Amino acid sequence: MHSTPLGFDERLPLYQRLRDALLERISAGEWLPDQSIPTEQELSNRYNVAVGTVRKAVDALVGEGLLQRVQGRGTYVRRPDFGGSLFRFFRQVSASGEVRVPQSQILARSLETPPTAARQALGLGEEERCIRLERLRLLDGKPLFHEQIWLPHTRFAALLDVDPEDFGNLLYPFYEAHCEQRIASARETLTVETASAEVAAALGVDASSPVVVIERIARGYDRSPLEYRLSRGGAATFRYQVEIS
Amino acid sequence: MHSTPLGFDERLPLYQRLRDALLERISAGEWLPDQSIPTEQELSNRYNVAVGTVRKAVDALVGEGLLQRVQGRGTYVRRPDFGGSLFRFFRQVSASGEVRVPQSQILARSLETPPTAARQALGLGEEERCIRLERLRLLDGKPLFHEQIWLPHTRFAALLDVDPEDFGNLLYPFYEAHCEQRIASARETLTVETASAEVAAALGVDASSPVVVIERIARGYDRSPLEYRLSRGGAATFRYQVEIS
DNA sequence: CAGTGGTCTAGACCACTGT
DNA sequence: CAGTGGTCTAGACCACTGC
Repeated sequence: MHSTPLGFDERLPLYQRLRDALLERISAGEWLPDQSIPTEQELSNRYNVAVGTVRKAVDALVGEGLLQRVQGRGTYVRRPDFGGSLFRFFRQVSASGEVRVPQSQILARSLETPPTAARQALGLGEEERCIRLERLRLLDGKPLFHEQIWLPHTRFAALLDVDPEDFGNLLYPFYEAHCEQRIASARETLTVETASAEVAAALGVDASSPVVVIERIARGYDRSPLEYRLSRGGAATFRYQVEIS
Repeated sequence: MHSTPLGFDERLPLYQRLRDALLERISAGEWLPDQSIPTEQELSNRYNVAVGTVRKAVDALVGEGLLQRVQGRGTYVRRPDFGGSLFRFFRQVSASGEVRVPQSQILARSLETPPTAARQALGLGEEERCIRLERLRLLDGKPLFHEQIWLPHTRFAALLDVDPEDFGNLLYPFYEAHCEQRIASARETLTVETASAEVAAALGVDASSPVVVIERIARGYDRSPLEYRLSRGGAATFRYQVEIS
């Protein structure tokens, strides 16, 4: 039975180094989303640490939302759900309160030089090009928000071969299926502006009425930026809540 | 040496019941903010559980932000800082990035029947009255946001005896000093509206320009609502960021 | 130096899942 | 039933704090 040494910084506690080692293997795609990782017992043997230490390392990753324990079955790589996303807070006026995925309508797709904000967010060079998507998201036929999306051409070239009609309502499973790019986390930034004529028309609101802008930078498991997205929706339907302490 | 029994629900794990017991003592004011709680050893003896179990209970409360460990010194009741509050995201255009507390200016104070939203948020009866404060918060003399605050008269009567000039920039230490009411947590809800004439004048923005409204319900350690607050600031200076995964 | 929390181990028993 | 994670215990040693 081999025992894999935990390299990294010797000064860090064991469970931290183990956590890093596990994260490494998730990032590398060795364990894919929805798959189970080895038993605590196995990991304990493999890395030659006590089960309690394995538990603490796994606890850390569970806390970070990367793993998920299931009593009696095992520990799984969690497929990130973006339920906490700011998008969720556009009031989808359904009285029932159930979560409904809005429909998508691709308005445009092109290969072009990205604007500076997108280029910097994605960490691209001056010369690199992006696939740009423009889409409208609707609920019950009514426009909810308007999106512009930039993706590095190098990673997402395969998207150019797909008929825009065939893009699903959810893009991330789509990226995974066609481009083997898996989104693990994101940062969203909320601001407010007044609607431009174009956006007002797309959303069906008055020109120069307030609009909520959500800028999203989505990253892979190795934290490299994969997608830059700008979404705009009518401010009247937006309501966001936080707990603080 | 006595051992205090952990009542509560027998079905819950020990560390959960211990966590509840500790929370009880914090809520009751037995251990005040910035004070240290007993040693893990002491708690282990007192409640007749292993130190590891005490650690897990304390870990839970640390995770909830109620306790704070200090290596080599002890574990302390944390004074909640509202650094995560939405207020923080009104861009205080200081290039340096340091946190600056805006100045406060009390515009009005009165004893009155609260509006329905405030009454319901505070869980008051139809007949109960509130102390209402209106204040302006400024940075470098420029208005940042406008606030209306409702406090149950029964708990905060002492505030009526204080000269409005003597209200500090921070209200919560003030509540604690004069009314023995300690704020432990809060819920904030963000919406966007267009400025009324009054608000526009107070903030120095154009009438009907977009305004961010933050509604806050602040609670004590026993989670009973203590304060209802409505704050409004110009949307142009607002920028909020979240991490999701 | 004594006392605190931080790390790590080892092992017992329980509760739940799937077969 | 065997196998998984969940709880709980007991004790060793370390790192940091304050006197």
